[in-house]
Amino acid sequence: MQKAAIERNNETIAAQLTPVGRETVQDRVYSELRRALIGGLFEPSQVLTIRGLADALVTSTMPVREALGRLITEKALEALPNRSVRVPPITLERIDDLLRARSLIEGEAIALAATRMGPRQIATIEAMLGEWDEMRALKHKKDIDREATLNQSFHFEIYRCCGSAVLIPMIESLWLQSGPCIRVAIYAFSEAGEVDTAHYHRSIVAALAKQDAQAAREALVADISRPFAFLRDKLQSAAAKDRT
Amino acid sequence: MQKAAIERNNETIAAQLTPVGRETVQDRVYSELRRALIGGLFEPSQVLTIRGLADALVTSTMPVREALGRLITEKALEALPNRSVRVPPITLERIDDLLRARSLIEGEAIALAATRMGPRQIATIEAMLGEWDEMRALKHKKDIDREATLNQSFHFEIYRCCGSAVLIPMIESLWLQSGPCIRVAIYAFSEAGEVDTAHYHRSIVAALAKQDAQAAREALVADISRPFAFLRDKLQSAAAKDRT
DNA sequence: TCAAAGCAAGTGTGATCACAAATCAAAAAA
DNA sequence: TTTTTTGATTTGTGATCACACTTGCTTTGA
Repeated sequence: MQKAAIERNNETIAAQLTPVGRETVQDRVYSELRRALIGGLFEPSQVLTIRGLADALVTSTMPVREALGRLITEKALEALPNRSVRVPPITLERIDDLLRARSLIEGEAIALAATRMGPRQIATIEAMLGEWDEMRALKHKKDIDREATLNQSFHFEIYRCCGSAVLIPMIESLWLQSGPCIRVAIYAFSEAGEVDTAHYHRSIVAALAKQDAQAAREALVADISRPFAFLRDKLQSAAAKDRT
Repeated sequence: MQKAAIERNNETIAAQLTPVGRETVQDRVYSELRRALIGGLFEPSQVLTIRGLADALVTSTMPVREALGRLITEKALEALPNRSVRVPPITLERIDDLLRARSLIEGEAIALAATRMGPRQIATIEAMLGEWDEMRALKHKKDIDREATLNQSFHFEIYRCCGSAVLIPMIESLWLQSGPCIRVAIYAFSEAGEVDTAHYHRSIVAALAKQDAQAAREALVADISRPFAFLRDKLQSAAAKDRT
């Protein structure tokens, strides 16, 4: 009966090894497409083909078609009656609709998080704030991708603290849907002399540190409203010019 | 140049024919599984196999696996590390989580709908109320499925009026997730001498008729809270008995 | 010159097969 | 009797093929 010894030995080994995971090809394709979508690598109204993506990702069509199907059900992509799939086009109604939903749900999530975040979590997002400043000090132009990634990490680090396994996937779905839209705005921001984006994040952190749920919610809504409002104006003026 | 004549002839034909549609097998499988899930035909923690479902639905595995993938991404099903898929088990946290999310989002949807529903729409849901009474007067026992369906139609008829293409899919996802849970409660209700379910719906209709968004929201929350609260008590007492 | 028909390339969908991993049951060892 | 091992069956995953539909272009006819 050396079962205990064997068990102990296995545990020792397990402690040294890092899990290799068993991610399927489909999962990798799905993650990659998600990343591309949130990052705004695809343009609104762009049509995607299964074989095209399969070639680009160097796999067969099978994992791609399943990943596309999943993205369609969460409204990150759109199935046309022709059976082809495209990233949803931007419309004024859709912008307002997305902003309202995001304010509602992400606002609730941050309000919940405000009462649950400990000093440990606050420190984490404060560190991200510092990283942000650091990056902007260097003034790299092409760090727009990195900036977007950092922004995403900042928000989801907070949302993860809300303790709701139901809300978080919904928020992810909303980011997926608004990704292609807001990327347009982000680019425009970057060109038009960036307003102090970090300012909004700072007030979010301040509210969370005080455990002030209402203030956190308002600061968050102000933060996410900005690119949507910008995009809205841009679309409206474009429509006005179109009419002339 | 008899183009106009031909055109007119085609229109005449078109008026007589009903569109045949071009629904794929995958779509049918998906709809069928959705129906089963919302209707509570699957039990929580039940494991589903691709080939098993394919046999039951009399198709090949291909449409089933894609439908399952879609249901997993909207959290209606759960992918185990073993790669097998099951309907998510019920836990106390999950019940509270689902109720909170549903109150938040469906509450917002009905508040929006309250300002947008015309007399036409009000009449529609009032008619459903009547249908409900009629059904209960007959006192059929096995009409529990029909009752659930009617309940679903009632709610979504309202939600459709909220004018948000983003909120509605989220609500559908939430119903999908809570379907297997609340079915347990519904059955128990039906046995334990049904409380006046219709009463809650009547107060919803009354609030909507007055365009009172806040009252509508509160009435709705009261309505959907009921089965969740019931299920919560049941689970807690079961856990208490388990401890002894 | 222009519109309709016809053809060819491309695309999504479903079926089937091969393979690896998981599961379960019976047999062997302790 | 209990535990381990072994082997057979089941299951998910990915690849490939066949088919039907769409799309875009060319050709034909008025």
